[in-house]
Amino acid sequence: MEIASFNVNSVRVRMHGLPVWLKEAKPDIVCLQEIKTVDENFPTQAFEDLGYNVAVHGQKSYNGVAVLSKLPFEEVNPRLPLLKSSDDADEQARYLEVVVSGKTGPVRIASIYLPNGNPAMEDGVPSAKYQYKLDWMARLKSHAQKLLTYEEPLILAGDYNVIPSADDVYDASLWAGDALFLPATHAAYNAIKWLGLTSAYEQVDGRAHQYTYWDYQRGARPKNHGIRIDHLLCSAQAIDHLKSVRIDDYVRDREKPSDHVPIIGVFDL
DNA sequence: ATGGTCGACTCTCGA
Repeated sequence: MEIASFNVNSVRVRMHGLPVWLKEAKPDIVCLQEIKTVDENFPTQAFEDLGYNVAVHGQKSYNGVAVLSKLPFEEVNPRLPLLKSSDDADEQARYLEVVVSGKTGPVRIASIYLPNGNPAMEDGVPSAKYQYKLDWMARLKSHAQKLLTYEEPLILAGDYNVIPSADDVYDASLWAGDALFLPATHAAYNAIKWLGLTSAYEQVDGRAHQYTYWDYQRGARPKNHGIRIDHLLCSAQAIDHLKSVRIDDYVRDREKPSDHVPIIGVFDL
């Protein structure tokens, strides 16, 4: 089973390049982020014509996640649970979890669009946006902890808006105060991983440093000023069946590209 | 020479 994560930065603008890549790469599951549309305007039919089942959790203008799957969905669960019922309802569409049946049983996969959080500071204190990011990461940790008790293959795939280490950015010194690279961001990310999740890309030995995102501005792509922020976090039952992982960065040089590129994990599941 | 991005939607924000 090949499982991909791809932040498309508006699904409707990507409807020339995205189907081309799907036909080339033929992933079984694709977790999309930043679809930037409500469910009713998602191009469901176009993906069904390519052989995919479609699950969408959309939002007007911003955010929005979806999952395309060649296998039928056994479960579709939008939204990350709130930590306390007293918390305000979360209107931001950033989480969509599905279950499909693999060769040896259920495989649980989530499409995640973790908040960016910039600007991190405002008037010398953490901004509301950065606090929302940290709170959201706490919610993700709590939910992941619950999902791990199922002892199933679990892949939390998405745009984490986290640069895990200085090796994952072209110049770490320029990112020191950024919400994607702050110590509190790393702490929250590591707390999720330490529950028992392994990043598929980091599991593979001998990999070259590769990025998954290049800004549209300042010639970032030709200068290779990228960052690695799209990740596949895997339970033991998933990582034990990981065969390979790759980043299809060539799509960044095509017409009308997203600023992100797909990351794909190949699992014997 | 001194600007150089994109997308959704409104005339500005978010990334």
